[in-house]
Amino acid sequence: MSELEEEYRLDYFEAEGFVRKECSECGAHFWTRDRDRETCGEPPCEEYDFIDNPSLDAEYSLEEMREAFLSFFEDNGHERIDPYPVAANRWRDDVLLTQASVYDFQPLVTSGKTPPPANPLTISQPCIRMQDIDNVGKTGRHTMAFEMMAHHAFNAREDLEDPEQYAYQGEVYWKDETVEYCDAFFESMGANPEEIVYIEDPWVGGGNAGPAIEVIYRGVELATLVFMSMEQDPEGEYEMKDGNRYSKMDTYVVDTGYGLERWTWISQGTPTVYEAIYPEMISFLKENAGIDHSEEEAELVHRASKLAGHMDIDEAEDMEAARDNIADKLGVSTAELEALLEPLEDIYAIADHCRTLAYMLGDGIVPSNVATGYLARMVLRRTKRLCDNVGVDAPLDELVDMQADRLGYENRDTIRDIVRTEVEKYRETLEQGGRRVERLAKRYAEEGKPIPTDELVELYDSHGIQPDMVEEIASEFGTEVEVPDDFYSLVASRHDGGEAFEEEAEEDERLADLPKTDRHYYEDQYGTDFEAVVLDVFEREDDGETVYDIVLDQTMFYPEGGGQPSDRGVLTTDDASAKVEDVQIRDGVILHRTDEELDKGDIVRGKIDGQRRRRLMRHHTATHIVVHAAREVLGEHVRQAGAQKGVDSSRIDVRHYDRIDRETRNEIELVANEIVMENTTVQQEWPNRHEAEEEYGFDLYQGGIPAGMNIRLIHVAEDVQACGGTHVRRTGDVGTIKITNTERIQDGVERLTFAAGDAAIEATQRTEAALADAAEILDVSPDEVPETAERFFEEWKGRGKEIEDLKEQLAEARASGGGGGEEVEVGDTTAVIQRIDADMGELRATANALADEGKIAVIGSGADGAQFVVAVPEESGVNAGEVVSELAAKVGGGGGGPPDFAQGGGPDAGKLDGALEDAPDVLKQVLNA
RNA sequence: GGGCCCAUAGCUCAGUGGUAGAGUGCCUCCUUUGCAAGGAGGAUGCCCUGGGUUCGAAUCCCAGUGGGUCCA
Repeated sequence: MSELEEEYRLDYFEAEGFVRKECSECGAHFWTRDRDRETCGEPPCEEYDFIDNPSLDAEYSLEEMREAFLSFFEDNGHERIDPYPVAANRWRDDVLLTQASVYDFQPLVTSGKTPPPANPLTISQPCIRMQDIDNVGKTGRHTMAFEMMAHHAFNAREDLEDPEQYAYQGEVYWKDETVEYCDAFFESMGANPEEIVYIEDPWVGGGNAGPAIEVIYRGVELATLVFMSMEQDPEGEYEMKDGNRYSKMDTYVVDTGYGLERWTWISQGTPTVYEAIYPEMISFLKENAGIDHSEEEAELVHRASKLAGHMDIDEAEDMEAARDNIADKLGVSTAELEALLEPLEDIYAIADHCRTLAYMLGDGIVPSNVATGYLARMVLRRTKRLCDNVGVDAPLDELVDMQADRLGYENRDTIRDIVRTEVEKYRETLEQGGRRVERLAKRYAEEGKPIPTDELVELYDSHGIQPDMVEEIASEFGTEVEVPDDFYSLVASRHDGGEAFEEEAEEDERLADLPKTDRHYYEDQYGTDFEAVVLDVFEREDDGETVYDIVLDQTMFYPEGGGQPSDRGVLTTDDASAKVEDVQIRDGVILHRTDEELDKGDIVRGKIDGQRRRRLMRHHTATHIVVHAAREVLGEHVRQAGAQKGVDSSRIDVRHYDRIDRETRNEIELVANEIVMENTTVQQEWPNRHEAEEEYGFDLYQGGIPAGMNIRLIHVAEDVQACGGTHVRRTGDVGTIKITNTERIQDGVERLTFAAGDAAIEATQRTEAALADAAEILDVSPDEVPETAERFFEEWKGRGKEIEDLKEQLAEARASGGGGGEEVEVGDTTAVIQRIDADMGELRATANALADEGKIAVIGSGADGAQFVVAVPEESGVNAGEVVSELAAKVGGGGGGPPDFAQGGGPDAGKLDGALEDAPDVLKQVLNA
């Protein structure tokens, strides 16, 4: 079926006496030494054959297995590489988490733009796959966190015209050697070569493809050997299983994956993988949750796990169906079996999730509402729910710490702190949500209606309350809840919206032919003057203005990049002068946007605005200092989440799990200024990227990952960052740093706004001026402003109350006869019609006082337009609301209110008296109506 | 990065354009007293900030601030 069939005819298979067969069950093609083998060996075609049957030469722990693998490949010419972070978004922007070892080398290494850290290499890479989250604990073999052990080789075709265009050359090894290594590793671990099955299974993913082989042993897939060698190409000669066409690439990569957990598992033959990989944690959790099985029960559980392992269970839903089947075979009821198994499943999941959290938090992910932080939060909350559900009462931070300890993380205190903070947040959310649900449940219980679906969706989407929690609480109130099957798709449909996509800026063909501009702003970061030749000029429209993009052979102008704005300045020739208003870099070509045209071939003198540049440099160096200070004060997990430098102030966003209060801000400011005062030199260097990563780790890349063999490093005090910006010579040149504000951009991301150098002084002067102005108004010294302001505010509130009281008294006095309003009889009741030019409050008080005396009150005011208040005593037969609408209409407005008290008005104050004169008639008319 | 929700008494929250409320806590008194409690009265509010709409905004609209939450 596959056009790749030829790709699998390996000399190695031939030499070793393998035969190619077709599986009698699924039709897949596979290679084996066993001529009698009928099936491919993988479930469902065959069952697990290693449970209760340890299948290697010894039982290995997770750590021992990892070491066995790495040292085997080390002994076979591979260099051992330290694992990368699980937060893959630290070096690539297309994924959030590391899901395979090859993620470490995409896209820069696999495409040949950057050399690999070693070639060939071996690694055991921690990975997290959230897709499997529902299966964890239930199927006996799924985990969210795992380590992918691998060996990789990066090859480039040897018949290329220009081999130097790629960062590695020639072939290291390819398919035969890969399979040979795999075979040899199996053998070195004591596996029986006769039982190894290599299934042909072409691989496609992320725009690449290639032949691949699944390696099956005793019913379980233990390795995948991928030969990444093709890329998507509509003209390509191979059509792959995703329906797209692919063609061969110049580079080709050996991408293998050996599941550390599975290897450990088969070496022990335990019923589930969890018992093999973290036995101590499982037994701790069992004890903590008070799970104590009798011998009989334990036996039952063991047999059930074994049966489950034999089945083809890929989804948790299949598990539900399989359970009846298993219960049947064991001769117990499904309910009995579930009562035994479900707590165990929770415990397995807790152990796995804690390991996931240890990886995530250990690698510096901070829980938040965005990106990896959100994933961490989800996992944590889920884990907490599982703990509560199964009755594990050990604090979650302790559980995560058990895994962090095993995995050898050094920032364990921070991890625990983050977990505690996050658990507390979750507790608050639950508490608040619980109250909200109670209110809803009570209301719907009174109406005798079930809680409708849209309320459920709202509760989940806006308040994070799971439907099952709603059900639980509602049942206490006897309220029904119906959770539709498609609940989560209903939630998803609320998030439908127009997909915004950015328009690609048009690329000018001519740009591609131009040489990369020689950049001189690094060799002399203080330089402002230079000479250059105009290579090309692009005329274009920008906001209705004609502007020119001038390309020079060399420049001192810094193009916008790395959060640093571009330089400004002028380019002059003997007879022209052009102002540079913006500078951009595209594919190494620097474009100077000017307001005047220059001619191709002109020799120009460039001069950049030195003052502006120096301010930017101070701010840029200051940015490094502030990030470093923040890390020192807040903890090692602090990372830059974005930055923007400016002339007057700059800002950096850092990841942190808590708010930064004023005290902490001051501390950061102090540490930052200490670095300034130490006045150490700021150094730049261009080391080999892998040597730099080796020495400083991925924390180098605070602002993104540059491509290329060598990267530019900036050392500021103890801080080292990959950075393309311009910097001052010594930290003292920054002058001073003033943090002017901290705010929370998103949950888990704090923004620090600061000013450096003269801008810092200006910022301080501005706040001082504000304080001085306030002090002057209050006529006190600046020191006394807070105290005085508080006193004034209290006094102001007190007076407000006093005025209210007085108005009340005045109103009563007026009502008891002192007011002098016009009195008319309306039916059986006396009406008082009066004009008081006062505010609404006073009018109301007076009207109420009159009504309390049994009189109808019609009070008008011309203080702010024309306003009326009408109050009537009970049983007067007059509707106050109607009276007000009538009167208000006469002054061009409207009004209304309840029958016994109404207010209204209009803009036409001149007609107020006229309206009041008509009031007796209006009253009579309303009474008669 | 996007969506949604929330902000009112110390706390938990009602409040549907027209006189700012309840429960709880607080204060005073009474009753009872071993404690718990019970009764009566009272004080509590820049209704987050700033604009707009309106005769009139806690309420509607816009912006900001602070918090929550879901999704990629």
